[in-house]
Amino acid sequence: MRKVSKKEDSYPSLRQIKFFRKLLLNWFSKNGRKFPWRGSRISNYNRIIAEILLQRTKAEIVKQHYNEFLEVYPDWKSIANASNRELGKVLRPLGLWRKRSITLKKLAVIIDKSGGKFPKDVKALEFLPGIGQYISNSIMLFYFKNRSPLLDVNVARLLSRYFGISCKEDLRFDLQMQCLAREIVNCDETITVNLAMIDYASLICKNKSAICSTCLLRKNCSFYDK
DNA sequence: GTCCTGGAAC
DNA sequence: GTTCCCGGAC
Repeated sequence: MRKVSKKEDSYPSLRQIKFFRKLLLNWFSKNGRKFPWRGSRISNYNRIIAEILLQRTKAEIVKQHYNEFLEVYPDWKSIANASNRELGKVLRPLGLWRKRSITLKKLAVIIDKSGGKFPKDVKALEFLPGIGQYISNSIMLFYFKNRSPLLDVNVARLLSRYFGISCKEDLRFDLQMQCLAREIVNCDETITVNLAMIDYASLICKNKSAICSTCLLRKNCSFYDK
């Protein structure tokens, strides 16, 4: 394995992107992870709660406490009526519970007043408490059915390694990486491609101990030492 | 010690 | 732009 060189940055062609997408979709159909917040029948409330719980938190950990959270807080109103202390109690095992209980309650009050509706453009979404670039894209993807990318640190690592493109420390300012992610998910299976990248980065293209030996993508991967 | 489907205060 | 939040897994 070698480090990604900044000098070799070159934007991938559409053909390369299609190939990458196809292999990932094929892999995902057999190896994708199952989580209670995935699937087309999940309510928007349940889905957005999952996104908030997943901030900087391992999906496997969220899975252990997700249903309990939904039992205690089944809708926006129940969160809006809860005290920060009560919320923190349920959020504690997930970490980041002080901030999350404060911002989640602020958000719940706003969304409850709006009748459960979210604003339909990215900038307005990012203005909401606890909603930044990632979750606003997630809402645009799942709630409004846009072709939006879910670009987290793991997906960025996968793209950076495979396409040999360096990425910035803070993805919020990395327009090149955002643009690439957006192009990759710009197809008829936007949601599945997004989930496939997240799972592949988590299970195969790990930060440390990447499993290059069994990686389907290694033939064309700039990170793989042939 | 580092890392995780980020966001906001500083 | 940088730092902190947070617990649990590794």
